[in-house]
Amino acid sequence: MYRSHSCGELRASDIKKEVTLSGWVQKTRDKGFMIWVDLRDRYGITQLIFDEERTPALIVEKAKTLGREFVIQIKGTVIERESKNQNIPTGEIEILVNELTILNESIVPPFTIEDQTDGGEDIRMKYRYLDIRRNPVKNSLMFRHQVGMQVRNYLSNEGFIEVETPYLIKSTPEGARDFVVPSRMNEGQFYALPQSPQTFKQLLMVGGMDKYFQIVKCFRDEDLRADRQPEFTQIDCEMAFVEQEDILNIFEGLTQYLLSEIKGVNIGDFPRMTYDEAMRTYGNDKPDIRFEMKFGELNDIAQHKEFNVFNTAELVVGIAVPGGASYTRKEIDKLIDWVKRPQVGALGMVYVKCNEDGTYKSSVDKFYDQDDLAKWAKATGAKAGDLICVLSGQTNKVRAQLSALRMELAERLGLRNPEEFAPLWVVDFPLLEWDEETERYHAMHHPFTSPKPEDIALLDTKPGDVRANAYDLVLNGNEIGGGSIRIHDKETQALMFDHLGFTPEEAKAQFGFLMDAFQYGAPPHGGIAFGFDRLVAILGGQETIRDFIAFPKNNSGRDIMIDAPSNIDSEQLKELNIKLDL
RNA sequence: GGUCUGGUAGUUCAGUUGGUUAGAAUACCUGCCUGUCACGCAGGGGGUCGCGGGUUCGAGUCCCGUCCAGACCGCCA
Repeated sequence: MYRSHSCGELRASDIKKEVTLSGWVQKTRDKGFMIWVDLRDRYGITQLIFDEERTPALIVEKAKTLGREFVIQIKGTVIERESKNQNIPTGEIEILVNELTILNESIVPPFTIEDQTDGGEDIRMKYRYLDIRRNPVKNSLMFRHQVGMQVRNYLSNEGFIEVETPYLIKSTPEGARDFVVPSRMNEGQFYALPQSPQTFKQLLMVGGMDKYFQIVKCFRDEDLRADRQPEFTQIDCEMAFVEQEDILNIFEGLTQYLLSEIKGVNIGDFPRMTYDEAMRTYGNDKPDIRFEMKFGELNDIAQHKEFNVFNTAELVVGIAVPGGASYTRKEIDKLIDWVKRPQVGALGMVYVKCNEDGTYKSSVDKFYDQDDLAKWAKATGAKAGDLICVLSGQTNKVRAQLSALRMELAERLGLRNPEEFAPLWVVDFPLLEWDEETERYHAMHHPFTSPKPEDIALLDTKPGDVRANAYDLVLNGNEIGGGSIRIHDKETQALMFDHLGFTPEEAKAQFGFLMDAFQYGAPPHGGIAFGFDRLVAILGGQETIRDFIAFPKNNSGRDIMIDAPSNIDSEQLKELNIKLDL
């Protein structure tokens, strides 16, 4: 038996018990006359004591050789500490050791295994197995487990069945780049790893599974971000015989349940906002509504003077920065530089200081009088003491730029409190999106999303105006879930493929199996998928999902611990009939 | 594909206008220490300043290239 108790378990009530513990040496404190060793495992830390007077001399000698991260097993007696430590749960007791076995030695670890480690990001990723020994990472992984358990609880209670779908599937040109896997048995052919189990869950609906979910890995060969990994986990759900309203209700319930069970936060009905409203009010389809700073469009009140920058702009729009009137000229100049960075891309910024005495001071006083500026203040909701920041230009670009500024300023002003949760539904997404590069429309969500029936007529005349039965769940400025009511008849699906520029032959080759299935009594259905990593990170109050993934990839999609991806030997390539052209 | 930031001891970082032997903290090693728990005290070892080239009497420092890491833009149906 390696252990009778864990290292986080023993209390004063266990005094005098004979125990066996195993774990890692966190730290030794050698005072000469006695040696203390902090023994650590997943459950906590228990202090061991080796004492010149009470411990056999051989054991004391052995204890002197212990180093950090040695794995040891001890037998001993639980005794009361002479000086207690109120900071840890086991702080009232210690173990007087009478047997010590070194199960495995450790070389000196490259960083300290402590909550506040001295190791930086990349060294911790290289030795991730050591990083996982640290409380912050260990707790994040345990937290992820808890969230997963609660998701399964909720959905299972609601009658959902978890069904696994295949990972080796078929590549399609729509959407993100696929990761592909060569098939040895089918010369020259490739599987693709799923970007999502989309078509399979729809086929499960045709199969009568009614309510499906899966916590499932998905793969997209696109560039990474702090909140984006090439392989990531979704809570993937689909339901038959439902309307949009049914889905919103069930998954609003799931989110409320998680917030309540995990965070102890009770939130009522989630606000709903159309895509149009979100874009107009926040410049963004995933608004962070923990704070105001809503967009005020100024075209009507700013385009009648001699200021050509505004007069020629498609959109003039501003936000009020709380307390911003006190910014110095230098600070405002830095803000202007910030919006002019290539990542934001604004050409300039107009500002108005709303002075405490009710007057306005702007960078465009030459063109606008106090009455004009008062109207701007009203439109942006600026109060005395605020700063109005105004950008202008092409609508989509300006919205993105001002949205970036809004988020940056909110961050600086401390308005993005990670312990506050403000979810909302964004609904009525456009069905199609114009792609400049390929000069054609592509599906904003995916090609299986159903158009709103009343908008179908617009497909031929104004495709960009057709709204979809599509919705996103947004939490604190992050898209954590998205879904739609799907198309469930062959004709509409064929119509969609046609509008997406597929020939009937291409549609048949790529999605024939789905169109075929639709001919056999496909029920009306729809679903949603949550980004599980992202959801866990946000509930855990973090921006980056890496801490919640046991073995994440780095910025370049590499696993620097196992050094992947890597070359494969020529025999493997030959077997797969693959020639590299490098 | 692009923009920005960084790369100096095991680790995290400092390093002035280009100027003597590149520092601190921590980790590590040795010794001491009768209740430690971020123990303390004394001592010690530890550097291809990412790599390559250039400017210069002289480069950690300036210039060019390159590699790596991170954040972001593009991309992510």
